[in-house]
Amino acid sequence: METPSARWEGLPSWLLTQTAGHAQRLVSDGFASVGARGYHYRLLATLAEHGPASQATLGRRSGIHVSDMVATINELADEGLVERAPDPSDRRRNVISMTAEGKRQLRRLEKQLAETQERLLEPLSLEDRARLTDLLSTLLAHHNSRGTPEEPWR
Amino acid sequence: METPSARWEGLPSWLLTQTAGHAQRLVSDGFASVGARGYHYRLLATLAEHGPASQATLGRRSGIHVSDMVATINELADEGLVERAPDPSDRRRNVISMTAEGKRQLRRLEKQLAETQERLLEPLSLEDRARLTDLLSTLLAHHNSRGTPEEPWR
DNA sequence: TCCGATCGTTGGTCGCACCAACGATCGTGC
DNA sequence: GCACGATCGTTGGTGCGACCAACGATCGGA
Repeated sequence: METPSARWEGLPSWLLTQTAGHAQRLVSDGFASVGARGYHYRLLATLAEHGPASQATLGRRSGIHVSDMVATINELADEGLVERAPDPSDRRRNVISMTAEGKRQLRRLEKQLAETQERLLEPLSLEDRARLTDLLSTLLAHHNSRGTPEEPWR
Repeated sequence: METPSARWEGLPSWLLTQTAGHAQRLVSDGFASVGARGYHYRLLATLAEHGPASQATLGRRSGIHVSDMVATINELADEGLVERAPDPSDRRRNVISMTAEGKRQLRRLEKQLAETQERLLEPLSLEDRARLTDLLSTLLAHHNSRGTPEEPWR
């Protein structure tokens, strides 16, 4: 941008979305350097945390929409990081599980992610980092709770 | 999400992008309630601040990519909020200016935006709001300066 | 057995950001 | 005076994240 002072540049919502844009860029560049993107990490991490599950369950656990889950699993399965097997006890379902290579990839992604946090917070002191995390957690909890208010009007 | 504690949920980059997601949603809902979106506000605000200009100049001032500028101006021109006139002194250029209705719309958008900031920061005290703004400004300035490093390696 | 719920899948939409290429026009150096 | 590089507007893409509607197949409870 040519002008360092536009009307909106001091607004909290602007500061937030712009800073988040930088964060997003750092994170996805980090993931891209290992040939992955955000959804890949989230799916692998979810599998590592709760073990194999159906696509619908993985969607609920990871916050990835079921329809995006299909593509994500396709991509990871093509790379041999994840396996899709029919669930014998319910023919509607697939059971998704991580391969050994998938676990290695997850370790790489987590390493990238840790380095990214460092780069992101670089100019802040430890105290400031804690303060920022606190403030953002407060904000996020607040808006998440008001999030999908479970049809509150019915 | 089903699980309240995924691996990544404490990461600063996650807190940042998620909170920013809420902010974005609040802002665009506010704009949408007046029939606009983010680019419309940014363009109108830029026009109000610096006056009429060519599309390329507006792009540099607002941070909106030239190619997106075309569509944005088309939309605003269709609504009669903005006018596109050939620049007599340079036949490559169009001069874009705001109409009276455009100014009214900008006032509506700014009102929406102010209300949105309030909703966004609702759970924070005034001190916390200032702290958050400071921390985000520091982070943003840091990453912006390292932003497009002006071919630093040449 | 029937009916509503769930599962996976396809093929869209939207917003923001960015890129390549093109013809038209401009302006500077020669 | 003219040729060439830069600039301008425009078109038609890309990517990512998030979400939606609809469909056939399957399941399970009444």
